[in-house]
Amino acid sequence: MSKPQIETPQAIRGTQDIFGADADAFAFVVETFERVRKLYRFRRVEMPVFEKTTVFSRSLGETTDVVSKEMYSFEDRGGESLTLRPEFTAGLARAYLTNGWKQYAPVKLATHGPLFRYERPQKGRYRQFHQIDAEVIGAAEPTADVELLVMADQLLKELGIAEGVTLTLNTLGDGESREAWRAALIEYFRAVKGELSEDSQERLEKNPLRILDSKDPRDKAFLPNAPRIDDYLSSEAQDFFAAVTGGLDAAGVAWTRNGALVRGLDYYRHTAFEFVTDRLGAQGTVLGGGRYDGLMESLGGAPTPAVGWAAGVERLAMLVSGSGLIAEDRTDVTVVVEDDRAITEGVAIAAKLRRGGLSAELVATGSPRKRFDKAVKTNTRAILALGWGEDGVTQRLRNVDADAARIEALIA
RNA sequence: GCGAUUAUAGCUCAGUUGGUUAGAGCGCCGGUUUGUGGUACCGGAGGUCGAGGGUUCGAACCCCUUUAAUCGCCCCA
Repeated sequence: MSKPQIETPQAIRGTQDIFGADADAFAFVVETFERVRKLYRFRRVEMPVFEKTTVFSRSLGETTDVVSKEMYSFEDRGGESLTLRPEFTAGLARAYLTNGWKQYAPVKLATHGPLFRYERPQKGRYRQFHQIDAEVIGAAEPTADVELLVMADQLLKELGIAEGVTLTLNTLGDGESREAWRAALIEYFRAVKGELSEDSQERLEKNPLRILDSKDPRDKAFLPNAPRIDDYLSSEAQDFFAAVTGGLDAAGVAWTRNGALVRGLDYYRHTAFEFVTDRLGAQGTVLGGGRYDGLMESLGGAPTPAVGWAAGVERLAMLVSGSGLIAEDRTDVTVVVEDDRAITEGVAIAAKLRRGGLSAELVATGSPRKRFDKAVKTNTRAILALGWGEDGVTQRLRNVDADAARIEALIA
């Protein structure tokens, strides 16, 4: 027997086929997000999965590795460069501008779905992954930051994964504060450049803030004495951050300050935050975001304050597994056809049960003698065994862990 | 882009310094036993040992290449 010489196509690297318990956990995360987001009156948005490349490249800054190497870009038939969305924020900002959503400002938006980044897969990182996302566009007040953070905190608690997860918080200040701090950091690290890691020597030119969260021990030695943002904050920026932390305290949300928490992109201002866990190896950030008051201008819009966060569904799902909150997926009634003469009756009864609102599974294949045992091994509340006697089909309801009367009524 | 580890049945894994026809458990299919039920036993199907090349009388095992996965680095919007 020669097999057909057809090669089965491989799945694309970094994509996943989510099934079984993983799919249940995934759905639980999304459903919980949808429920919580409604409590905070965030409005659901559906967004395109791809945009013109400029939507992302302009917002990210043309030069970064992120744009050149880590986006899924391609040309369409008209020669236009398109990109599979690597994040939600830029697309939402584009939609805000092109649809005139300013009329709803401040507008609270929530969405979720697949995102794409051309990265090397590792634990909790995929090329197609999924995020839940919440943004407040057109709100300059720190109360918006607080509302988002309180919502995130409630979400994690309702997912049952708040244990071991901490909210780390920082401020990048306003534009001037941020620039002054950045300049001070460059000056500080440049003085010791030769002693830094190779990576950080390069970061010094490209992304000096990132030296602060370097994992290299050579760099870590210089971190405790590095300039701190607090010394460069304008009084307005200080007030803003104080209002955010005060709001969190008022709402009973625990947080810790992390002065090394930074954002690589220039449009970030003020609040930056991450909920981190030590349970996911190198990918410890479970939910992250910040205020991006500078973004709209990079897309040609009027200055528009905005703040938001996003969280990876896969990472949340990994933590959720084992939290015991995912509803057990049991069949209400398993209909076992123990004699093939009863197959028609089995089909009819399964239909009645399902129309009556009970989930039903029909077991009518394989050795008739072994069908009952097969049904017993499944996760089911009741087994209805159909046999064949002198008067035709016989019914036996067994292993009932459900409302027997309701089942009897439905199949009568 | 870089590094480490890994790849044997549908799943989880054994497989001796390189030596006959590559195994187990679970699952699947069939049969027997039991008969108001979750039992036990018997049998069967299912593998170009990730792919390609090389060394050797002989390769799942050694070497090279390649693909993929896992974990980490870079990056992290």
